[in-house]
Amino acid sequence: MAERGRPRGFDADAALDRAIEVFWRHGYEGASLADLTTAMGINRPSMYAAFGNKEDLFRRAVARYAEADMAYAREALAQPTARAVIETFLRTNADALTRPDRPAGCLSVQGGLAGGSDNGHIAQFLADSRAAGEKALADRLSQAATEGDLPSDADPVALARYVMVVSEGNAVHAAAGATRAALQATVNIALKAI
Amino acid sequence: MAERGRPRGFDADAALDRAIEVFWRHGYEGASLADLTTAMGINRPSMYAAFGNKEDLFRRAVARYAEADMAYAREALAQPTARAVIETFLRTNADALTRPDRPAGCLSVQGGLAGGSDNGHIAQFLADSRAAGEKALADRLSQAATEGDLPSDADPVALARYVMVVSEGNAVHAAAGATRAALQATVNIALKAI
DNA sequence: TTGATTCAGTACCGAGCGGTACAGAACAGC
DNA sequence: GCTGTTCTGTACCGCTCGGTACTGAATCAA
Repeated sequence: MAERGRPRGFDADAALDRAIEVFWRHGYEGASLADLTTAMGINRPSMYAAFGNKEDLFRRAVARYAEADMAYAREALAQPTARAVIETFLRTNADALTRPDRPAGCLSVQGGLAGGSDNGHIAQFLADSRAAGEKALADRLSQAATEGDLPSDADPVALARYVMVVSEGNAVHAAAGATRAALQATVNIALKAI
Repeated sequence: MAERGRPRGFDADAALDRAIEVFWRHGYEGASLADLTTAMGINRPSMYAAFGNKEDLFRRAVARYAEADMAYAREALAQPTARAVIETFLRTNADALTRPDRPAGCLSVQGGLAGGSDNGHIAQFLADSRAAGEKALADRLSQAATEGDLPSDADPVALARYVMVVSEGNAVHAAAGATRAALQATVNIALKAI
């Protein structure tokens, strides 16, 4: 497959990484195309040719974010015991929420919570994305339950929801400027409920 | 003080209540003046004469929200024991987040988390508002500690932060459509850490 | 070299944004 | 009556929004 025509003058993945940061910092509606294209180092028509439109760009950004910036979550799920899964997830999550080389908080939360009139499906999309993570955790904890790795009275679905609630609450705190130590101290307390 | 001039044709407090719901559902930047004034039943100049501008209206809305819709928090602080304070707060909070006659979630979280370029001070204002609530809870728990009502190794500041993290995480879940029962089940688990 | 194809860049579109000028309507005191 | 004052309503302001037409430039195959 030979490439024809003028070659693209920018790296699409690198541009997407810049877009992630803008969406992360400003949210979906708070990120204007001027913000985005300036950060991406390209102009508007190039962005439209490469990604479709603003919403498509956002979905691509969230997908790449989930794959790259949330790799720690998949590693946590691979831990041998339910306790290790939860603790690893919450600890690495707290670190990810306060990475000094990244915006504070979580794109999936900051991207957009409210949404009623027009872009309600953006909030829905992010909620579905978070729910998928919660379900993966619930499935992992269900497996632990069948393996006898969890107290018999434990509810894997409720437990997964609790872990995600702590994670999302920490994301809200991180977005407000909480320190890594503060988030880890919260994790210390949260783990006592497991 | 006699009133001169044409009397106002609407109830400012009632209009503010309508504005609260719009901000609650759409967030600060997602709520347009057209949305707001339509819901308030007034036109633009009336709103500007009564409240100043959009940001002033939002601050007034948040203040009224804190006073009316979050009265349960002050009642929780008045409980006799630290345990009762925390449990009452989390339970009434979970109910408030899922009131059928109100938007799901919490205005203070939904109003705006991200904010970088222009309206960053809106996110900051809301973060300060939440921090004030967290400090009030920490003060109450400090008092409990001096009264011997809390384990000697407990950190009131960290504990207050944990409670607020659970509350805010539940707010994120509520905004995504979680049921009241789900939130209360999360509270059940969260309380085991106390 | 030529023609086809694809990207880059400028300049622009209609629509909606927050905010306001201005004219008229409704009240008070005189 | 009239006058001063305050509210209502229409119509408008400049600006930014997301999105696009169009001209050139850069690369391919032939």
